[in-house]
Amino acid sequence: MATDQLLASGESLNKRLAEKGLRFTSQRKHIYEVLLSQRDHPSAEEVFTRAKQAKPEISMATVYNSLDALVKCNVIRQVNVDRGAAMYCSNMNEHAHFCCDDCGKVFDVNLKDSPRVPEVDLPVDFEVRSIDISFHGRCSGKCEDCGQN
Amino acid sequence: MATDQLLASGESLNKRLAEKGLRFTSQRKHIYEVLLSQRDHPSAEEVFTRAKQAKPEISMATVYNSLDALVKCNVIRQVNVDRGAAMYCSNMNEHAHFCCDDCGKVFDVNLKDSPRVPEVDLPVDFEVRSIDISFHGRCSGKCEDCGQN
DNA sequence: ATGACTGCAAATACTTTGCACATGT
DNA sequence: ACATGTGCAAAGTATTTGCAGTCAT
Repeated sequence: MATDQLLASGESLNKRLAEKGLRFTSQRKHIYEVLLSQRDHPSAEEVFTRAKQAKPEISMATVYNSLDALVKCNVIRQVNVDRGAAMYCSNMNEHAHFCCDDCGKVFDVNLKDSPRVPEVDLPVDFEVRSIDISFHGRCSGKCEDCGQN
Repeated sequence: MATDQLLASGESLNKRLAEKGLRFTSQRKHIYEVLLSQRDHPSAEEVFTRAKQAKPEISMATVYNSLDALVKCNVIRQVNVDRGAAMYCSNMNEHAHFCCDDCGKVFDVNLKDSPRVPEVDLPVDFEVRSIDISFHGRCSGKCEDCGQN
């Protein structure tokens, strides 16, 4: 990842954390960079593994804490597609997820324009903060693990 | 729950399981009835607790196995809103979920007509089997745990 | 008859917590 | 200065697995 991009996102991150009363620490910055540098959908464990490469002292508790902080200040999203580990996504553009039930991979998918996000009947006093849309199915053809072509 | 409803759903369940090559067992029937009889969003643990009331011998492994079987044959849905336990939903009408981040409760919410389910750009060879839509936010006012009115 | 399912107990996976020390504001 | 965050280790949840026996087909 380019340095200017790193710095830019670092500065922005600082502000975003501050807005929620959260502190800007080297661990949070590092974990954010780890997520930006490989834009897939790693579990906390996987983030831990990647983060340790540059920061071997980092602990799992800090990974969870940092992920929660990043989710809270809206720079990453938590993705829950199944039982088992939550995944984290640094793509903050409006998008949905497609989870292949055969190989377990999660793909970002773009919503077609028109009414992109579905409208729902909610009691007036419910406050919506975020919407998660996930598809389940098979990705076969795109994915070597799903075999058959 | 009325007996005829039980019997009807039992028969239908048998067929649904068979279609997927799964067997109709008293445990699966019982767990399905447990889910139908209280239409909230229990975790596997909670299903276990409820199932034991009438079938004290039932085991946790069977609960998980049965829930998976019921999900596979499309008579219930698995709901993943967070880290922590998955929840199970016996409402198979098209609907979304609203999860209150403050009290943790999950509500069924109806999609407004028009294009109810969002369209996405998927590779042609992806096969969609199901769509999960969940909202996060606060339910305050509807919920004693969320206080303040 | 046979493979799928069950119950049990043990193992694993995932996440949270308590505490002493360090660091951001 | 002081609250918030970190690292470590231990505890707590959630889920899966192996195996011997049982049941549905």
